[in-house]
Amino acid sequence: MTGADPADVVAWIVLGRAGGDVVAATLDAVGRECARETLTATDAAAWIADREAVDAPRWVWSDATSWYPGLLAAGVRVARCHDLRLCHAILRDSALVTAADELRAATAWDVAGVAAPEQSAALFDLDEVATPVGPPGGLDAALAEFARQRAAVSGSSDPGRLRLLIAAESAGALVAAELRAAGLPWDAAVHDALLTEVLGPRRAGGGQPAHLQELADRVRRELGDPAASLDSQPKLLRSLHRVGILVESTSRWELAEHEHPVIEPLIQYKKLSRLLSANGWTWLDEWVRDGRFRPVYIPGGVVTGRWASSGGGALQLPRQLRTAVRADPGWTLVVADVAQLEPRVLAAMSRDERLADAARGRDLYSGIVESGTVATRSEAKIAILGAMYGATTGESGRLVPRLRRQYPRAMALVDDAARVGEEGGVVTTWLGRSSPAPSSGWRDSQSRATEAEASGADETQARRWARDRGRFTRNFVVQGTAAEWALAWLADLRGRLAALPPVPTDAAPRSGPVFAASPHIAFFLHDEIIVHTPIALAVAVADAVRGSAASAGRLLFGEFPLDFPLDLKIAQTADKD
DNA sequence: CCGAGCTGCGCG
DNA sequence: AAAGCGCGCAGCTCGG
Repeated sequence: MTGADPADVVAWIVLGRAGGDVVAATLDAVGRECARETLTATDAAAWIADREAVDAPRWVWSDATSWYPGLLAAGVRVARCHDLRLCHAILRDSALVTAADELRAATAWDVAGVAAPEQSAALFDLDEVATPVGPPGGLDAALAEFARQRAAVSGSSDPGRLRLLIAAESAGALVAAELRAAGLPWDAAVHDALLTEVLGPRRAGGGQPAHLQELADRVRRELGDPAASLDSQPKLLRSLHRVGILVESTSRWELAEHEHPVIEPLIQYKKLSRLLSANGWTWLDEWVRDGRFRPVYIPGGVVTGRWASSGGGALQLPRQLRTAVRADPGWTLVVADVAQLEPRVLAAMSRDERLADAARGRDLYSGIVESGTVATRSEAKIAILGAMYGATTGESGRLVPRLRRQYPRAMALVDDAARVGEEGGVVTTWLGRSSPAPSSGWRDSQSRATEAEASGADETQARRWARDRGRFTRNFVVQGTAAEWALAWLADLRGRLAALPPVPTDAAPRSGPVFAASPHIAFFLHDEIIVHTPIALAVAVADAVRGSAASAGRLLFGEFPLDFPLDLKIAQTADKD
């Protein structure tokens, strides 16, 4: 291969299903099909592994969710893919795409994220193919959609950014499948011991554990009602009113404002009750198998581009339980999160050099204090969060105007996003993901309010909905761009980890055939990554994690002078200090 | 009996 | 303390 003739370069291999077979079309660098093969389900994995090693193509498939788990189970990892389902959703709505009519017409690709099917040894199992909610699985459908997407990108107002975005989104889809395949190392014994210590021993037959029972008894005593119901909000509210605690809700913050002997045990009861129902023994039995927690991640599951999760509550693991995250023997964890990701992203995308100055090389909130904008770190934090979320009242609302004076560029960016949203417009992230258009109900409300016979109630509702939407679009640009930064971080790190030498070990086969001897990402949560690695590679992994964060910043924001510092530790457990 | 909607709370 | 954004889940209530 000379590399001079684009026909010699394998750029993409598009996969589709036909009955129980896999059909693969090889495309050259200009998108011409130059070969097509049909493979039986049994042969497909080995063929894909071979082409991956020889050509390193970008694999184009309907979605990683339906293709990649089977490959991973068969021991095959791919470096790059193009996830048609996820990219369709981005390009269809992106304001950078100038001609989206054909994409919008291809409604068969408008399918939401679906949970990954259980990994099965039978690769490309027919039952999985029959998934009713998935995107089209045939090769012709994939080729046609891929052509539409390539045309949409090359004809867009900024092909470079969109190419970054769809590559990052697709890499995220690979990572999500790999996260589930490898799992988060979880020590059920540590979890069980923690539950027993906090709640009391597990009761057979579903009875309440002892400590919870004692708290419930104390609460009922203080309420003077041995039959009081603590788990029904309306009933508990009435019980509280009877003893003179005139709360409007039973939420913790409101209860805490009252002085009464029932308050302390009630709040404690709610805390323990929550632990039991959300992450108690039932959760442990259901979600932790063979030393791994394998949640279902849904890339692109949130409108802003953040991931969602389904089942297991992966994105809501209480900090309290992080002590149960334990590396395998001979392995360790590299735990890293980005300090103040969203305000840093805001500084970079608005090119606000003063905010970047406050952030560079230090805690961003302390930097704001040193600039004299506000007096304390906690004020700086409240002000920044208020600016990004659109706070109008309280301490946050009072502090935001000071930021507006000190950081006019950053504030103008979020203020503009809010104004556009209030007016019914669409806003777009740094790389080109656009917010959804307003619903018909929203538009009706706005137009009704401008009519001559509009009632006061019409106007009030329209104004409130407009402001609600403004806060959403205000936050969308920042949260969405932060999600893009995080995807770039993940994607770059994934590549660096794959380049590290495997360490022969018999310690972690539970991580599956691909990752049993190699460092791998084991957890991802918006701005945090946990890598599970053989101890011998921990320092190299830590370097990779830092290096990929720096790369992500450059990839998105070029040479804009801003860093993305990490809080990073190497430890057997993931708990915070 | 099932499902939608509400409340409260975990995470970023 | 919440407030101002984005989520998922458990448990309850209530209507069909």
